[in-house]
Amino acid sequence: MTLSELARELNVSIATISRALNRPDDVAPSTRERILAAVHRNGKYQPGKARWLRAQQTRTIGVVISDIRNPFFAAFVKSIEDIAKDNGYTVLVCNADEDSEKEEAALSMFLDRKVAGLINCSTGGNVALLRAVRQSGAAIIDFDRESGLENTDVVTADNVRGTALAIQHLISLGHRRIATIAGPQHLSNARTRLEVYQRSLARAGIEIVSQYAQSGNFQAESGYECTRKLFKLSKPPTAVFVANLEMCSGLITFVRETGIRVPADLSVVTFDDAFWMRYIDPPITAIAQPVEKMGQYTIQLMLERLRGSRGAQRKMFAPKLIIRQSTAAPPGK
Amino acid sequence: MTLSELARELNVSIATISRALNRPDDVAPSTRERILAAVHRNGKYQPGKARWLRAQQTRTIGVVISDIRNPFFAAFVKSIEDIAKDNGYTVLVCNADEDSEKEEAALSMFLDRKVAGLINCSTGGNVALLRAVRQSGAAIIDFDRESGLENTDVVTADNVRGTALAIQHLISLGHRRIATIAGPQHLSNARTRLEVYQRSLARAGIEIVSQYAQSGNFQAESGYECTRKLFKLSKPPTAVFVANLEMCSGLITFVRETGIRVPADLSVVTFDDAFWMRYIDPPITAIAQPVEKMGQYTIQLMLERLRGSRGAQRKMFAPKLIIRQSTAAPPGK
DNA sequence: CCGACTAATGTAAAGCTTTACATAATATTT
DNA sequence: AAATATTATGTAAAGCTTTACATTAGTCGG
Repeated sequence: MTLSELARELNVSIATISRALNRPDDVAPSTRERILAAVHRNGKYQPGKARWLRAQQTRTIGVVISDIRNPFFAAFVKSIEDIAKDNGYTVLVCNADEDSEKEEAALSMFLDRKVAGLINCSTGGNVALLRAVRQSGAAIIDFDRESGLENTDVVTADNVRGTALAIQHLISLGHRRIATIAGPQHLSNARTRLEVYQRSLARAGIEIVSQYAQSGNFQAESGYECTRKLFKLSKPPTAVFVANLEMCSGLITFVRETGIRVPADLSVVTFDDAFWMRYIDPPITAIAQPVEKMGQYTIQLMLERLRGSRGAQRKMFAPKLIIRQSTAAPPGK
Repeated sequence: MTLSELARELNVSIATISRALNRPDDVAPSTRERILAAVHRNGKYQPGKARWLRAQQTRTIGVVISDIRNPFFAAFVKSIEDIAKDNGYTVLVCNADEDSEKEEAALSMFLDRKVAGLINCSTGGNVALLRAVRQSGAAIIDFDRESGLENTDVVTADNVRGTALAIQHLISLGHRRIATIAGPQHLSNARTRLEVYQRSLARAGIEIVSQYAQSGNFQAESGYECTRKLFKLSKPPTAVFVANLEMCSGLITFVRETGIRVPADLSVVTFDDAFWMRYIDPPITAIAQPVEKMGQYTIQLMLERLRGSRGAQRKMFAPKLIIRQSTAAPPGK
């Protein structure tokens, strides 16, 4: 039912109805009641598509996440939502699946549909499109990775510190043959994690073996594959640093299938913590990011930007090393 | 940049540009190239909000899921997406968090933004709104739960069979004090699971103890709470059937904290399987739903509906009982 | 009781695309 | 070569709301 039909029925102008719905104070209480009552009665009037044509604000925040199956992003979305809702915003999620093409589709969609704000876990490309989104008036925040868009807020974990903690932990246990299952190198966070892995080894005077650095795509299957490759080497590593949760799942599947003992044969430390890591056998040593805090911070920042505050800032959250039983001294020590 | 600006620049009519973008065959190859080139050059023209005003198709499928942190829904979305993308559709996700109010916001949003199709994991209310969405021309499919909307396709697991399998498994192990951590009773699937639990016990001649049926809200915390309540009883159960994954996580946290031994003190079987259930200690006996298949079926059905096929159907997928080590004979047997 | 102000409502423009229909140009048929 | 069909483009309407501005009615101070 359109405004004009409703208007005819109630004998008021379209404008009055629109006002009664959008700026209730601008219309006399009596008419307002009459209109609102009718709106409810008639199977609820729903503002149609033309709304966004004129409306300045859309009260919608788009979120592009990179992997909906990764609990890290799920928790992130969840923590954003409650605060957004309390402030009258709806959160719309698109899953890019670490795929730049899908990200492009998601961004176009958000641009089309004119979101007020965009929180983006970038795959790395699509800068031009992001620029267009910004041009359309949306506030943009990079989360977890940097998109490369100039002059943007970015909220991430402190990847340098997190990775350093993990590697140092392995070194201090006596490991020297330390591998990594790295993420795709077009992602800023994956790059940092790999660089710091290399730097930490170098600093400790450990020779860097190129085959010890396998690159996956942040999804489970690739974690499985990379682990397999590591154990095909003539001198397999005694410890491995996995760059994210999903790839760690893949690693777990592999070691369980093949009977590799953790930590007796292989020590494992991974970026990202999950509920179940504490409970599996053995419990996994992990670098935990404070997801909830990060989510809350991000949405608060977004709300500020939507209120008009300016200036780009870069915020990093300190991750924590949670030592569990998947890491121990290497065999023969 | 709007079409009219572009039109002036290229010396063609707005209509021609619109056609070049939307129905490339309707425009001469030479002009088409010229237009497309310009469109690219100029920081890429992005169709604006007015597009949806006239366009018949939006090529967008909205999905309202009930809990983004539940891997079941995450996997569902994932399996939908690939096929949707191959068919030129974008998937937009809203998280209702088992909260009818949030669901309402999500549905209004999708109505506003005019999605072509809606896949809904209903919280139970909002039928009027769903009707409005349908009226707007969208195809609607209920997934996992029934919304109550008349004449709708619904895709679910066979909850009757799944629950019966679980309870029979416990009974056949010799359990008689069987509890359940049920879901919120306004959800159709939670209702079915509870009913079948009761019916199965009755059929086996087991007395139904009302305190053995605790209702949670399908989220982790409530699983924790319900377990706590069960163990406060003077005669705690020897087995429990948990109605979904997240509540099972809560249960696990509780039994680990308190040192309750599974399955020695308590046998556990849960609806929904997850990657990690196989690997935790002890591995959890679970009712696995064929999520991927369900997702693929749902999106295929949606695509058919969008192509114009009519008639509502109800499809159920058979779940499987995966017996692991969390279930055993009760103590003293 | 008049003028000035306020409050409530109406009028109409703006917003930007898609597409039915009209027109012009070109190709094809007889 | 004329008549007809086809192709390419243009014109303009339709789509439905929001909101600036105009209008009307009502209030209040002097």
